[in-house]
Order: sequence, then structure tokens, then C-alpha cells
Amino acid sequence: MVTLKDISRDVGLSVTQVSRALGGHADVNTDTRARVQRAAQRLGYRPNAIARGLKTGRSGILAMIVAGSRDPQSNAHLFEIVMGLSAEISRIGLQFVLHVAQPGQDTANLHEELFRSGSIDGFVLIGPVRNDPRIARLAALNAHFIVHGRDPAQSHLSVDIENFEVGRRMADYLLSQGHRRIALLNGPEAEYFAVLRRAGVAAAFAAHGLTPDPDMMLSGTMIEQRGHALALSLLQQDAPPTAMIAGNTMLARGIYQAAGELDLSIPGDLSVLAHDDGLELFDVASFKPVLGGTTAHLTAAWGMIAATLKQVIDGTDGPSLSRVLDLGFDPAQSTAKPAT
Amino acid sequence: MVTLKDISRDVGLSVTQVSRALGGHADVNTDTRARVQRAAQRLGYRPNAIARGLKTGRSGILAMIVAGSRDPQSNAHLFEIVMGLSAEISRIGLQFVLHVAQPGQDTANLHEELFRSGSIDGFVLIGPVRNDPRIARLAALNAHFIVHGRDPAQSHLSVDIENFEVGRRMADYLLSQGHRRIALLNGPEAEYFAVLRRAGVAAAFAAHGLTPDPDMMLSGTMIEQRGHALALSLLQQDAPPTAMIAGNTMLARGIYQAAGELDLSIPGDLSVLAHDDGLELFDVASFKPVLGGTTAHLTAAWGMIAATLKQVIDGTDGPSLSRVLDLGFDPAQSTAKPAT
DNA sequence: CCGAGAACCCGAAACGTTTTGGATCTGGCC
DNA sequence: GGCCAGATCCAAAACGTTTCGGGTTCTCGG
Repeated sequence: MVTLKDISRDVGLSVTQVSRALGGHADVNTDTRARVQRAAQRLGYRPNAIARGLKTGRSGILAMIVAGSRDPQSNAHLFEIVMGLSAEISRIGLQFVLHVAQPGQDTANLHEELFRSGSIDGFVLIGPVRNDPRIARLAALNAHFIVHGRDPAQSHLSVDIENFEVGRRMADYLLSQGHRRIALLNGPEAEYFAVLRRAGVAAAFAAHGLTPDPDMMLSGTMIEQRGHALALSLLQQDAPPTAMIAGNTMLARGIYQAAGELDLSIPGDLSVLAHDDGLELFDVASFKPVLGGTTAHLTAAWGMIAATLKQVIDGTDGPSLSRVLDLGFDPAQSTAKPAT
Repeated sequence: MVTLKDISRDVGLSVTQVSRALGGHADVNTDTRARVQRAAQRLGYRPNAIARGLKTGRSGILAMIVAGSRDPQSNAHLFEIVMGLSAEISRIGLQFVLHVAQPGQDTANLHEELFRSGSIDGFVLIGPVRNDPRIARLAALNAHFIVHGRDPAQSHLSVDIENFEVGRRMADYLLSQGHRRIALLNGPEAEYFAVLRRAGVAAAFAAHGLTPDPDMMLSGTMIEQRGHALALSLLQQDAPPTAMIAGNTMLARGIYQAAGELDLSIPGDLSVLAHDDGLELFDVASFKPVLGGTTAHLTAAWGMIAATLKQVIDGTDGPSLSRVLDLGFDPAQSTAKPAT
């Protein structure tokens, strides 16, 4: 390994000056700086991240802890997150450590352990629940972290989308088309985003002077299988919904499948809208008819998260760095006015 | 942050003795050790990984560099690898950094950069090709690394399966059943495992006094789409194969789909065998009839890889640590004797 | 009572970096 | 000539840990 000392010997300067020359500090002669840089280049110098970390107290490492799941579709979702986030973190010159927790491990503890070991500059949290213990713990430790999503019960740095709007816009569109029996296949309402989306749906109903049927506001995991099962049972009841709003495209796929099995046409017999995270693994292009709804590409979030966390760690942050990302809406071809 | 010095002050011992007490060294009084441990516990001491790393020259971090792909199915494959490996590495108390390379980035260089920065103890390489530049580079740097698979042109540490046997056993079974026109939908022969599998198939033919039809030995990426396309064209030619061997279950799914479209029954009109990596995302349970072939769960490889790499880094390795994992075989329900 | 080990302990150095608090020199100005 | 400012440099300390090369007691056989 080639160190600052090697360079200092080579160019006949002190270690101090070599460090300052390479670090871009002011009080070093222009010629000297060039000479040092050439020597560093020639000798193949790479600053030792560990030594630097010991001195500066920063390791340049961001971490995320995930719990391995048995369900392939949730894993697929996780995959997009991991790869997207990791790519962005690599791109800005930081390292990304991924910690996969054993089933049953307390992740709040894991965060603490990792943080206390001193080698993690900041954490990324996903899927926050209300009063999330991970958030409480990291906040108590004064650790740097950022949450994708929000916990309304605690104040924290976040990158998020307007989930209220997600629900409101899709419901409003369907209501304006004349739909009244609208089902919501929501995400798990333990997570705040799902609560907001339902509130958005309710607000749209209220704006039309209506209230949604509580039996059609369903909360749970967002996988194809559940979309399929719920759609089947909803569509076979006495007054079936004429439209459905799905929390993501996997739920929507289940709905499409159920409609197919019941010989119902989309959008003729059933209108469908869904929120699309822009996941590559379950691309929306394969839906026939083309699936409409709100859109917010998750990938846009990762760059934001990485950059923001870096700012916070470097202490170059402004007053508040929490960000809300843009939302798109397109009814596409999966909706129509309800058959009277 | 609570340091050794804090503990030493608390218990009235030197930093040296505190370090030795916690480190489990011999020359420290049993009572003292207990006292130190209690104090460490009480104060919430966690050894600073960075300081330790600076002194010992080891960071406790293993890394893998992957290139993000645009293809969802290859990504899914990668996902299983990343999660499985990461879980095993976390389990043995090391950290896992995942570096997602930008498209077009030279990964051999990336490995070198990362290694020279001094914060990576070892690397995991996957998908080696012949004369793999990453292997050459890491070997030249004297870095610790382990390869999942093998590069026959270079000597290196590896964890692998008997790919020759994969080809031989499946081909031998089909030949014994009486099949003669057997197609091989192989992986990309730039990677050695695919070369070995083909050699195994050829060896099985030779053992039966036959030679395979070179036009039916097809090499390329292992995704469903390609399995589908190749199967269609193979089955529509003059003397179609009566059996197919697929490099993985995704190819096999494509074959099943093609057979369905051509109204061919499996195994009545076409026998199919595939090598099953035991991936969760594309589980073999959904095949009807049940897909047969060789089996080697990839998950078994990760634990082996993590443990072996740790041994090498700690210098507690024996003469040769490269491992070959076990292979299963089950013809299941997807094969039959060929229709005369 | 002496000397040799054993048992237990400690100061100081080292890992490679950044940073603090000067030191040295030059040139210009009174 | 003396003084000051600016430019350029450096020795040493510090980050928290491990480890080297001792030290000091204590016990025990001779």
C-alpha cells in the first residue's frame, strides 16, 4: 500500500504538505501541488478510507437493513429498491452496505448495533409504520438517517410522494366519470402512505357530496394473489363495484386476472386504476388494456435520498431537506363511464 | 461514543488491559476480566470498527460489484444472489457492500479502485468468463476473492457445482429412455459452466456410441423469452427434437409455453429436463407437469462462499478451499420414452 | 533468604490520515 | 534597519484500537 509518507519521501516534502496539496488546501505552492499530484499518480496512491475515517469520524458508508421475506413478489419490490438505491449511492462516491436481517431479528437493535460500531455514516429506512421503533431509536442516537415515506407520529427527514393526492386523484377521476361503487384495494394501513391514500379517496367522495362504502375500502399486502382474491369476491357480491383503485400494479394484475375469469371486460364492465411505482420487474406495458392511474417512479426517489443524506452528513444541509416528489396521472385505457 | 479509554477510567485499569480483557487474551485476571466486561456492558461500549480496522488492516467488509441490467429476469436472478449472499455475510458478522456499476463502467477497474481504498477485505465474483479480467486484476493485486463458478484459464478460489455432470446426467437419462434427437438450450458459452455442461452432454452421447446434433446445441442468455423462441423454431423444423435440456427453469418455462402453443403435450410429445438453481422467484412448483432435472440450490453456495472468504482473510485456511457442491437429480414428471 | 517463574499489569508505539499552531522566508514599506 | 503581511512549509497531536516489550508482585522450591 502506498501512503502519504511514501509520497512525502518521493517529493521531499512533509506528510502535512502532501496531504494539503492533494486535499486542495490553499497554502501550498502551485508548482508543489502539481509535483505532488504527479507523484501520487505515478505511485498509484489511493487515500486509505479507514485511516481517513478514523480521523474525520466519517466512513463514507450508508447502510440499509432489510428483512428477508419468503414472498417472491415482495422480494422483487425490495430488489428494485436495493439496486436502485445502491446504484445512486455508488454514483456519488459513497459505499452502500446491505444488511439482510435474519427472520425474527429486531431491526431497531440492528440499526443501533451497526451505528455504534462507528462505521456507518447514515441509514436509509423504507416502509415506515406508525411510531416506527427504528426511527425512534436512530433519532435517540442522533444518527443520520432518511426515510422513504413518512411516520406521522415522529419528525424525521424524508423523501416521499403525495399519497393523499394518489387516492384523491384516482377517486376523483372515477367519480367524475359517474362511478359510485368504487373499491379501494389499498396497501397495509399500518403504513402511513396507505392511510393517506384512503383519506384522499374519502376526500374525493366528500367533494362530490358522497361517502365511500367502507366495505369496499380494503387494506393489506400489495401482491397479485391478494388482488385476485379480493377482486373475485368483490365482483361476485350483490352490488359489485363498477371501478377499482389498486395500490400498485401487482394488485391490478390480480384484478385483471379475476375480471378475465369472470368474463368481465375492462373497461366495459369494470374500470381499473392503479398507482404505478415504475418498477421494472412488473412493467405496466404488459397490461391489456393499458392500465391507467397515478405514476411516480421509485427510481427518482433514490437519487434524492442519496444526495440528501450526503448533504446531511457533510453538514451542508439547509433548513429542511425533506422532499415531496412529483406525481403523474393518466387514465389510459382501463376506465370508462359505468354501464348504467 | 464510548471508547476503551472511558472504560479504563471507569475501572481504573490501563487501556491495554481493558483491550486484552475484552479481547479474551490470556494474561488478565478472571475477576478483572469480569469487572471490565460489566463496565463495558454498563457503559454500552462497542468497539470502533474503523479504529480497529486501521490497526489490524482488516475492515470486516466484503464486497460485490454488479452491473445493473435492463432485463427484468436477469435482474431477478441477481436479486436472489444479492439477498442470499448478503444474508450469509451478515450472519457471520461481516458487512456486505454492494456496488452497482454504471452501464459501461470497467468493473475490473472498479474492483481495483475499491481494493486500493483499503476498506474491502475481500470480493465475491459471479459469472466468470474465460480469462476474466476481474480475476486477473484482483490476483495481481493480491486481493482476497472468491469466484462463484470457475475460469479454466486462471487459478483461483472458487465455489462451484459439477457442471459437467449437470449436462451428462440429464442427457444420459434421456438417452437411456430412448431419445436421440435431444436439444440443449444452454447458457452463454462465454461462461465456462455452459461449456462444461455441453461437454457433459457430448460425453453422455459418446457413452451411448452417439454424437449430438450440433444444430441442437444452442448457447445464449437464459431467459424465458429465449426458451420460448428457440423451442418454437426447433419444434417446427422437419425432424424436431423429442427431448430438450434447459440450462435453467426460466428457459424451461419458455419451452413449456411453446409446447402449449403448438398443442404438444409434455411429456407425451416432448420430454423436458432442466437444471434448477432453486431460485425462489421462479419456483419450479408452478410447472405442470412437474419439471424434472438436476438440482443445486444456489442458496447453499452463499454460506460456503462467505465462510470460505472469511477463512482466507483470517489466514486460517487450509491447503485448498475451493469447493464443489452436491448435485441432485430427479426426472419428475416431465419425461417419457419417445413416441416412436 | 534467594532466585525463578508465573500471574498480572502497563507505557508507548503503531496503523494513515487530517488539522492545529506555529516556523521560516520573502518583499515592501516606513 | 525594523516591521508586517503574505506565502509556503512543517512537527506534532489526535482519532481508537492492538500489540510489543517490558515491569511489578507473588509464590514456591532450594
